[in-house]
Amino acid sequence: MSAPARLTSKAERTRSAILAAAEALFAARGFEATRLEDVAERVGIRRASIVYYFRDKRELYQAVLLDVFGGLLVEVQRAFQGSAPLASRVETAVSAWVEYIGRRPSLPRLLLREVLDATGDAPVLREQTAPFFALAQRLAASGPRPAPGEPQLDPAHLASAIAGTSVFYLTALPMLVPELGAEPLSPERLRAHREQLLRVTRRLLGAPRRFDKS
Amino acid sequence: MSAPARLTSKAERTRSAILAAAEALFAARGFEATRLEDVAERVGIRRASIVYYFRDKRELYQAVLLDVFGGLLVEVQRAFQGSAPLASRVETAVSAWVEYIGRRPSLPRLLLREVLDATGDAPVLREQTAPFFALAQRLAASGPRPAPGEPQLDPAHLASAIAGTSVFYLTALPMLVPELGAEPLSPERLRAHREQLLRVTRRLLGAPRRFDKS
DNA sequence: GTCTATAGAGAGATAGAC
DNA sequence: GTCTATCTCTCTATAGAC
Repeated sequence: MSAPARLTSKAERTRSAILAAAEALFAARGFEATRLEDVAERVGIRRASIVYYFRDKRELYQAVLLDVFGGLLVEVQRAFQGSAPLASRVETAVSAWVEYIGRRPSLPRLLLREVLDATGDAPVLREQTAPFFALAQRLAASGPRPAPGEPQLDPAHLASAIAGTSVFYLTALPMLVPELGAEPLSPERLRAHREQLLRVTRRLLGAPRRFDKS
Repeated sequence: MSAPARLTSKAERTRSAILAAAEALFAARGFEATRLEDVAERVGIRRASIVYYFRDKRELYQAVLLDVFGGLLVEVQRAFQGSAPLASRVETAVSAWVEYIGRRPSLPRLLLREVLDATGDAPVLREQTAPFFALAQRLAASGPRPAPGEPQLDPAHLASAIAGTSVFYLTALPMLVPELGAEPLSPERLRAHREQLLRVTRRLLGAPRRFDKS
């Protein structure tokens, strides 16, 4: 009898380990400053072995992006499904965003780095974020006014405010204000961030309307 | 008679030109990916000549940061002076922020890059941004509530929301949504951004109170 | 002040053994 | 699949002439 079949072969596990190590290092240091040597060391293999799984550094980087942002897109879109009022589905989607970051803490840094470094076209990122912007357009068009007579935000600023608040808080604050504690992703802190981000969202969209639900 | 005295010597002009070229390239590509060769080429000199003005690449980078962020700090603090109500001084300061970026468009990118790349301590950035955070604490403590009973945002999120909205919009949107036009810093666009950012600020702080002014 | 020339250190990619 | 060995290129920093 052969040994019990593994759900993941050794090769698959090595590949995953390389992806995970690369994700952490690309997020921490950026594409240029990340050394394949260091990725290999984290995995416990030699640099040349990475080539067996990924043709070159660029391909490894693209695979990391696809993995991280693909997962985000799936989860946030799922959270947005349903027949609840628009405003409450937005809140569910914002919560899903924060929870996903709890599981993939490299996301905010990878997002900002990719945005900064993308030269010309960044196919992965653009594909994966276009749906969010489309959503912002719906919201800006159909959302409630925060106060009578006050003009609504334009879609680009609405989307920038929600995403920008979150990524800036998670990325910049630990560095700019170390008194807050350098570890910004404890479960309590994450929960607090979700609450604050929901408040920001509500104030920018206007108070949630209950008229068609409760 | 000697030639008319110049306000700026040739050396000073060369130094400024190096700083300006380095600022643009560090913002566009980041510290690691910027080649001193390219900086020199923009100035019209040879790479080795940079060393006459700046000991090494790191020192040049620090000089750029000090120049850009030092100027910002001065202007925003000046805008915040005066005896007007807190909320309206905040709006003046936000306007000064946007106008400064109009003159130094590399600022949002440099800020995000420095935040991402800073290892351990980033003295320049922390010094220059601490006053902004202190301001956010005053606002969160003393500002009006957006609605009766609704809890205020915490200072870290308030600051992240204002700064994050602005830098994310200016940096990410041109890349994520090219339909908006890849040139995000025309005067009209900048004016629009200032208005949108002021709306965000007002909604997060609560409607501006007029009771002690008009 | 600015240049040419070169030293020296990495780092990515490749060839081929096991 | 993973390794060792090596090739090659790029970039910073330095030395020293003009």
